[in-house]
Amino acid sequence: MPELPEVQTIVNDLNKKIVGCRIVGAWFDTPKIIKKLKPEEFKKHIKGLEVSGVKRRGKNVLIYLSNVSRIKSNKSRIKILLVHQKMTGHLLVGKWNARKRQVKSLIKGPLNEKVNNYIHLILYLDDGRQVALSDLRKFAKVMLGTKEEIEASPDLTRIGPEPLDRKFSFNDFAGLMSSQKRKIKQVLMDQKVIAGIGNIYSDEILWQAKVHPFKPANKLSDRELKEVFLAMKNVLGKALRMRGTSTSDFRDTEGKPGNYTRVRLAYQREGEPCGRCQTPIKRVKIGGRSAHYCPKCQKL
DNA sequence: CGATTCCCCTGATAGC
DNA sequence: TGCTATCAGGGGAATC
Repeated sequence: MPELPEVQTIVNDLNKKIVGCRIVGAWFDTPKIIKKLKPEEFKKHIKGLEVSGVKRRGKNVLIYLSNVSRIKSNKSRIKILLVHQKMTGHLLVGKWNARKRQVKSLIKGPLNEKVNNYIHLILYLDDGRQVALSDLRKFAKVMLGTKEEIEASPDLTRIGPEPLDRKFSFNDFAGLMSSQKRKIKQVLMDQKVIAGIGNIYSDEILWQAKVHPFKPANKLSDRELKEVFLAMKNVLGKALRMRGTSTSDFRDTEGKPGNYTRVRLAYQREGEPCGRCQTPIKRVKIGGRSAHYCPKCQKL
């Protein structure tokens, strides 16, 4: 499931690969993925737009598009295509043959993995390449609108600060935690509190900080808060440098998995020895999600 | 306000 | 072998 490091990896790749490209058409087979606009309108509106840059906010990919046509308009010339990959979404850059609607068996070479066999949306670029959204569970969503519309949408306005933003200080973090009675694991995963952290990195951060996932956020000691804050910066930074985690089926725009998978110390390591004390990692349910932690190192 | 449950979707896995 | 039940999980909605 793509979280901050995975989404940022996608964004970095897209910035290297598709900036300056013009979208000449679109294809889709799952209309429900397209929000706000009717799918046919989406097709019409996105055609002819040129990619000017790609950014990330929380777990959202923001593809900035500009209208390069000479037709003048009072409306904003800058549009944004917001993509949320949810759990199994992938943004891939390559070439497929969707006209034959045989997208489930056309991927060859380095993309020859089943994870790429569920393409539901394709943006055709003017150089022959395509940006494809594959998504096994069809939970992903894309939303096209003007820069103003998208920036004002709840997807971007109702989420908390960026954990890797240097302006996001320890005092900011401690302030947010002090007003939260919920379990620290749930608070870290709550996009409205902090943006971009999900199940993988909340487990990794709390393991690193030696804090029990069930501890109420406002009950953390000052020392624990500092540990969590530091771990948050360190874990996310390292995972980003390693191009993300692929315990599930995350893939970059080439279809390649991330490298953090092999250095993770808590997430989906149930029964395996803790990296500090060798105690088997435990797995427990919390709010419908699973938490992994060391019962010896991470005390309540 | 917070906690819980359901829903969306489909491959993997366990049980029979 | 093959069928069926269960589960995972981001996020939003509904309910308690």
